[in-house]
Amino acid sequence: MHKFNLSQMEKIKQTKVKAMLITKPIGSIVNVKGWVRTKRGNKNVAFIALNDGSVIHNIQIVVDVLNFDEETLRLITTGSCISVNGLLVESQGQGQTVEIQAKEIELYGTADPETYPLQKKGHSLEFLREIAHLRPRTNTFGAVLRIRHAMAFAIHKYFNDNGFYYLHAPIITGSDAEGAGAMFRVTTLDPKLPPLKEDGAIDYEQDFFGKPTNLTVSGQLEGELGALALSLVYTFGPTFRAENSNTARHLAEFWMIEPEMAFYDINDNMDLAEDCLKYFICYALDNCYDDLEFLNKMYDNGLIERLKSIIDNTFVRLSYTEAITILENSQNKFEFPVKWGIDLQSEHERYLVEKHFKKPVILTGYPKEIKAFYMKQNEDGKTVRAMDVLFPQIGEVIGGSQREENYDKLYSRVKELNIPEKDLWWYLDTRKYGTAPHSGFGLGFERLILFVTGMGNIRDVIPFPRTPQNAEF
RNA sequence: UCCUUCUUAGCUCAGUUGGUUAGAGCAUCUGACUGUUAAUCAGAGGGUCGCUGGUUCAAGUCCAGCAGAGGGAGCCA
Repeated sequence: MHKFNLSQMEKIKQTKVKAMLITKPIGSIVNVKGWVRTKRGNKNVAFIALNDGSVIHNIQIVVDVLNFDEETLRLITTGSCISVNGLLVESQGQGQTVEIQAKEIELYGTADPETYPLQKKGHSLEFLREIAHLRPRTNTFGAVLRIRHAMAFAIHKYFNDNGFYYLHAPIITGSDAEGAGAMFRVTTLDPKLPPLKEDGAIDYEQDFFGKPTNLTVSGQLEGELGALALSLVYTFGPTFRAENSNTARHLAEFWMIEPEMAFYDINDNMDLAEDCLKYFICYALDNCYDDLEFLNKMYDNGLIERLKSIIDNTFVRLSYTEAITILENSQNKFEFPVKWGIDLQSEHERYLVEKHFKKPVILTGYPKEIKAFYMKQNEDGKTVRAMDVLFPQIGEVIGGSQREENYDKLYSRVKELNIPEKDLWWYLDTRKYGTAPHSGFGLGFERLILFVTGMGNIRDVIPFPRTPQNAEF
């Protein structure tokens, strides 16, 4: 009856725990494989909580100790990996509906309890960041990673279902003109002995691409090229910013979704932003409820309520000028004084979203001086058709605009801001040949995940975060 | 990068005005228990108090520098 020789263990098709837990206990022999969360019991019976990551719940393995080799059972500890053949039965205990009466157990890998860092007990998120190679095995990170996957899938589904084409913008870029922040240099030159020109400067003509190149800070400009051919496109890929930012909302490597739409004005752009955000949150509630319930219970009692309120409420749409008036008339003491023309600080954005309106806000019509060169200029000569979508807790989740499609107006901004024209000739060409009104925005994927999971730190919603002074794992 | 708080056992933390042998809970190990739910009960082991230097008869405790982490801010998504 009891066997431990690998070759003797009967081959039975594996069932994922997720499916197992909703299978009727008709007394069939099943196989599950996974990692041990806890083992408890006495001389006669042992209970193993087994998890394979397919779902947040564990399946309970009941082991009749007398039928198994003592040494093998001793090695089944928290963190070890096993395969179990057994009988799926109705559970005699409370807390689960089905359980598996073990017939055969194969031990794939032990985990020395003296050194295995994950305990049955909860750990701080800071500690788990130091063992990011093992934290996917925790309930919290299992939940976050499953939700992250579901959100990535929902994004592709939403855009595909709405007639968008997925455009792959390049990761390596030769233009430094996006203006979205400091960049990471990409080079194959020897850092100790780079080839030099006669004047002592580094000779990038000898570099791999024949010119200085960097990792992308945005796929937007290429996205516009796609939109002015396919009408509706979106990019979804990694993005890199070499800023020395050390906050709970910033990563050096993050993922961004950038839809770009021909024939959309700023209002169409806002409609799309609001609709897609609601769709994503709705998708999470419909498909990740177990994981959300866990996070709601363990980290953030208001999470599910807050997600539902996003779906139920119309986002407030407000001009920058109106926002300034509200802030000026508020009794709130701000650290940074409010005046038309300033860039809004996070205390201002939080006041609008969390105190004044208590729902998401889309701000438009910013002063052109504080926004990027490519944004469409309004008739007033002072403002541009920018839009920022502000969410409670996390602030700016989307930044976008209608784009300036008029060649002369765009060109004059390029000149005014001393942007190197030679790097942008191809971008300017789109306004020369068959230009069209168009719009787009950037949605920070991790910021969306922050909001959907209720996690407080962006380092906890990406498997292996890259931040200043940290590229471990 | 700036402001601020922190760093003591594997983890989470306590440690008084500087004072003699640095504690707790959990985890681990050993034992008990015939169905447990982060099992329970009893016992045991486990420490270069982040690093370097200084003040002092005496430093986990005070001072300086460095490193790392948390929170806030800026930059942004």
